[in-house]
Amino acid sequence: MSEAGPRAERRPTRQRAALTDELAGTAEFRSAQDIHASLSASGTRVGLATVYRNLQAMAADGEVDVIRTTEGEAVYRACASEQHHHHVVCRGCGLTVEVTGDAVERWAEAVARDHGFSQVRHTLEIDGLCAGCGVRDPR
Amino acid sequence: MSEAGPRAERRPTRQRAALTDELAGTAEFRSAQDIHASLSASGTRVGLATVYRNLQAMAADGEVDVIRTTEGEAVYRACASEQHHHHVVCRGCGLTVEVTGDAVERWAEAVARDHGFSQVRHTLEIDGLCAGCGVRDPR
DNA sequence: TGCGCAATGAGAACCGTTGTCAAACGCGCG
DNA sequence: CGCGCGTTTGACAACGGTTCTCATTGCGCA
Repeated sequence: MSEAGPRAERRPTRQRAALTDELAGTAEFRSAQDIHASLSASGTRVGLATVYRNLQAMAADGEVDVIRTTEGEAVYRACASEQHHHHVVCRGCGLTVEVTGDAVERWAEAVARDHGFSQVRHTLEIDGLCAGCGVRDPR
Repeated sequence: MSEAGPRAERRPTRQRAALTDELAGTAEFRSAQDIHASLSASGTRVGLATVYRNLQAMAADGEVDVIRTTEGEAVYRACASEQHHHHVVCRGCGLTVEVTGDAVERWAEAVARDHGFSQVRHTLEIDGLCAGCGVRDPR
């Protein structure tokens, strides 16, 4: 499956550093555009294309997590843990919690193999309303 | 969990019927564009916007499954089963198998609640190489 | 300090998807 | 059986996120 791959030595640049800092500053998933806007706002001029490029590269190297919102937009976040994990995201405020679940990992693997699949991967995202949001928005 | 909603009576039309037939004809996930092209090819003239609209409506009513490819494109497929389920998709040929896993459902629910979340939903997709594809493409 | 090449930036290009709005059509009614 | 109304359609413009292009910048190394 070739992921979390060869940390091809990327040349350190001011832009990449700024991006890393920005990501380190928040715990929530953010879109590339959002991150770019945030950087610009704080006076750090970085091209949008650069943000996308770096984000992709970092994601490929496993430095950041990427998930797709239901609308198809990609959102990124610095990994809190190196190991494989999943997220529980609040639909109301974006609060994110990382969770691991060996049971699930094994289950997915087993189910896939039962059907003759190999090189198994999986994506699992859980979302709901966090304690705070759940009270008011019974959407 | 508030999905598979109110089958608001939709007016039967030639286009919708064609779309349903087309979906019934294949077992794999296909993009709206692909389906549209296929219909056009078989002489059935249907507007692209109509395909999108109906696909969305059907998805909202739980008549079809929708998942996002890693590239962010939405792909649809007629549900084989009415109940909640997940998919194991072959990265090589697109072969899809539906699976259910109560254990996982419960796990996701439990984990989310442990963190104070309510109104929990989840998405879980598994992919790998099916028996046929796994042999040759060790990619 | 000078070079070579990766990285960057600005903007155009892409592409899937959604919105617009007039025309077409299904349906219930008279 | 024809009519009118409201839904659905279709062609196409508009959108929004992401990627590409290509000239310019600036690391890293000799």
